[in-house]
Amino acid sequence: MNTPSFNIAAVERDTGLSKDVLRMWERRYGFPVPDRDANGERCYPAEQVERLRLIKRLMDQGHRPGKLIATPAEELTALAPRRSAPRDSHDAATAEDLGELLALIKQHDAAGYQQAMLQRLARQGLQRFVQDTVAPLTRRVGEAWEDGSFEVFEEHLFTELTKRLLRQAIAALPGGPRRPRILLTSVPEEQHVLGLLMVEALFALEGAECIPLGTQMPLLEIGRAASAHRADIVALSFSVAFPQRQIPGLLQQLRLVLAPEIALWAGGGGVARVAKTDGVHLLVTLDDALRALHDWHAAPP
Amino acid sequence: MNTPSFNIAAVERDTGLSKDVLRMWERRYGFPVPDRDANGERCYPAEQVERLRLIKRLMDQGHRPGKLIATPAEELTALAPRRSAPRDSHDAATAEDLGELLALIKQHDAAGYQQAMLQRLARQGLQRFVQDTVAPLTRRVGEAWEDGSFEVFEEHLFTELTKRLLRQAIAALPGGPRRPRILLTSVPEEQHVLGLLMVEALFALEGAECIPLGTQMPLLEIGRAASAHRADIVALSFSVAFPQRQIPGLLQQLRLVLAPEIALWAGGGGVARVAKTDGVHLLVTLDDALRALHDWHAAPP
DNA sequence: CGTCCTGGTTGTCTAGGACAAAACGAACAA
DNA sequence: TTGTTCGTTTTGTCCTAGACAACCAGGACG
Repeated sequence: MNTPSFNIAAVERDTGLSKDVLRMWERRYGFPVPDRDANGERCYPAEQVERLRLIKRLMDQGHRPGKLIATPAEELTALAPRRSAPRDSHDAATAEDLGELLALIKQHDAAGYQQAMLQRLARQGLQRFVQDTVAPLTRRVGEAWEDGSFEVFEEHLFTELTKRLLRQAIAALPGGPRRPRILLTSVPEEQHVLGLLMVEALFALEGAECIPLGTQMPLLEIGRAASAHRADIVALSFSVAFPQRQIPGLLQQLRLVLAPEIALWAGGGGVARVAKTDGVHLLVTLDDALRALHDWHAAPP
Repeated sequence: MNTPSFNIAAVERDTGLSKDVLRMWERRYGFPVPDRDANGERCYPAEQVERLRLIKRLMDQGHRPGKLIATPAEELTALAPRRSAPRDSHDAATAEDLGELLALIKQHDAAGYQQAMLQRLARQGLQRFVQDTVAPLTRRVGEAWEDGSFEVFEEHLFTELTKRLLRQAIAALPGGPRRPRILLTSVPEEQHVLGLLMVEALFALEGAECIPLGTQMPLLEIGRAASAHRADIVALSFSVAFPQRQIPGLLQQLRLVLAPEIALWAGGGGVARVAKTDGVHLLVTLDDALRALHDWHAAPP
């Protein structure tokens, strides 16, 4: 395999670093320094792309680009993330269980993983399965990805298989008209769907009517969809990976677009550090979400 | 609701037009002309965003931006797409059936749609269900979206519900080790998953081992995943909406990244007009895909 | 120990110029 | 009539380089 070279658009695709950022780093830090083709356009060799991917991963963990770029390659790969230890024996016990599930993914044993998960689902019931298995497992996979022990494609495989399990479980729940009507979706650029599926499962168990619209709805469309579906609540999910800086603005804008009688709930790891906003409920954990739904049932508007 | 205004990043998110394009149109055609905030940055009023969305929709149908922008608003909304009529009586008959399904989505009747689809699945069996119901229905929804009779959120609802049905059906198929091992995914920026699910269903029925990795895998990751899973074939899906110009380059690059003994199949509406590329099988229709799999079974490498 | 400030860091925006690839349309040939 | 070739126009993406606001870290201070 000849070492292929990537133009700036390809690097943006593969690393998630915008063209603007790539050019700015080159100007400021002197890395990356791509070759130029006959037309004067940037051609990034594969090893620079590789280094950029590594840097991006470390940035998502909280490191700062200036330092990372100044760090020699060997040190970079050694930069292990500080991982919080399990807090109590219960966590430790489940951590071991989860480790087995992670190992199955790591071995690319799709069938084995599915079977193990189905067993857990049968044993725990859907609510505990979501809260005690899927949620911590997702967190563990995120951590594993961050510290490099999971490849991107392994994370994708996990996500895909887990999505299927949750959807199957949700499909098995009884239907019929129920309250409140909750529209579940995410904003453009936010494509993580596991969080949405987890709350959907919990909400559906609690008697809510969930309208799953998938991910990445333009804000104006969310407004229209909420009216068309006569939703009582619009629930958005933000993953930890979502650029935090954008969230308050998005929520405010959506609040303006949305009819005032429709509640706006925002959840997921991404909102943990977001300041309270008027007219928006922030639900950091699944427990918060359940509590909010109970409150709604106790006192519907 | 005060008319909110959008910065250029928000408009890019909501319309799918890149910042570069938005600025270029302003320079060249004098539209859109956003206000400026205190900092000199563009603030697009909602009605301009609305018009841009309309223009984008018409562009995706093949119209050219220069003409569209010069056209007054009333004419724009009247621009109905030329739709090809059903070709024969069989098509006409199923067209009527499909119309009922579309109507259910249009009424936002998720439960009704799911039930109707499950009935069809039971009656037709999975293969015919995919080929005679899901595939044409997907095309019809795409057309409806293009000519404006479907909102974005209605298309999302359709996609979400149909995804669930297909995944359920696939999950019900027997497991076990099978050949060939086919890795199913799509390149970054390509997030349409229905095509992948359709071929997954067909391939699984034919005894292939499908490894679904979801959408949007970076090219380098696809290469690694293929090795890790010892895949015989990597199958990519390109929707009609995917920028055609990028496809040949992507396929060539992926071909370089991929070990030569691994076959590369590219399918979906997006490859219909793509020129043949060395080392890549182009599968425009689901029939093409099935035929390719039969050929593989007849003469495995 | 917490809080405020301050300066360095970082991403995103702005402007206009350049160019290649695609689409169009006209002229021509079969 | 249909198909092909060849300019011309259209259109998107890339380029440079400058500006600035938001964010973060770390020190000074209460």
